[in-house]
Amino acid sequence: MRAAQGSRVSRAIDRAEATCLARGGRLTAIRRRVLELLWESDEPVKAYDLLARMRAEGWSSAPSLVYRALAFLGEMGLVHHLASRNAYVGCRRGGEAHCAQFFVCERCGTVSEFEDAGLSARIEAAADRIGFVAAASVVEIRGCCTRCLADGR
Amino acid sequence: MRAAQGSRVSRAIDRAEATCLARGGRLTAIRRRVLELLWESDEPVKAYDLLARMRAEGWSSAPSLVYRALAFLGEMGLVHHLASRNAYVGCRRGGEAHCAQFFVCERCGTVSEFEDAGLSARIEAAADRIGFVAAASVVEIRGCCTRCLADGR
DNA sequence: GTACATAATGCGACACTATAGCGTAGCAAT
DNA sequence: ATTGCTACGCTATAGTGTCGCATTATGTAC
Repeated sequence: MRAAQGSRVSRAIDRAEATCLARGGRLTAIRRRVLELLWESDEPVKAYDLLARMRAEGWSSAPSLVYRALAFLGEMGLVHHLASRNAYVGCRRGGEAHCAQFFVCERCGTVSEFEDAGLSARIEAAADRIGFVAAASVVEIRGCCTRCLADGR
Repeated sequence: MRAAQGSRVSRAIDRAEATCLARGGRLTAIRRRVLELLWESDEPVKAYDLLARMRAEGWSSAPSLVYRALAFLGEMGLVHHLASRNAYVGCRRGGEAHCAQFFVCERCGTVSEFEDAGLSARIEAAADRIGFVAAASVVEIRGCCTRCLADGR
């Protein structure tokens, strides 16, 4: 799986580039690399970890390097911001507007993404009812995961 | 409404105290005051704003003063943490476990709480399905509120 | 190709948010 | 008295995110 990851990510990057162009944005080298790093990770990545990796690869070392890239990618719908952990996730579905949902274990920190169309629909409906326009909403459900429960942790 | 607030909050404090006792916690003076400040505010309050008010009232000025109180109140189910804004909200329903839901306008910052029992149920169901135990989950739906849309902001 | 406008980046300083660590005080049970 | 526990005071520091301004790249119109 690890071996196939390179080409999978690279195909995804092509789609991401198209998404950006369609929305009037440019997937520059920095932004592309940040997106790749997010996609290559199995779990949410923190901004300063991203920054450290970028720095190790020779990019500028200022925080705004990643924060600007993350802001852009967020607008393009390519990354989600997990506010409860101050971490960022590459979106599985490059560009399509959708409602991301995550279970966040407060004991071990594991984050699992899931998708419940009915849940998304209900959130959209609730927003509609009060005239609120939901943009890239991220539902973070905090609690305790199966493994931690089993371990009695 | 403003005039009635004092006694309303005071009755709520009595209930909160009972909730804490029932859960084996103590609603000390600091914790009580922090909770009151949250309840007295019409909108989410940031930790350092709370700290400033506490300091003005003569309490210790260390950040941990409020962070500890907030952590405790969170465990008791008396406050919610709005991670997307780094702000805290006094829970309308003192102590009852429930799933809080908020619309957060990214333009003007306004936060409106709402309650959709069906949404809560669906989240619980999704959690059950994967054996995840949701604890005091907070759903934050980011987007744009009616007023900002009307103003074209 | 040149000039211009715009977008993106480099960089430094700073503001804001949160936690760690350690010591002390009070209270209750042994 | 000793121990264990919880809450608190206090300092330092870690971690997270933003702003402003100069500079460089990129696209567009002439």
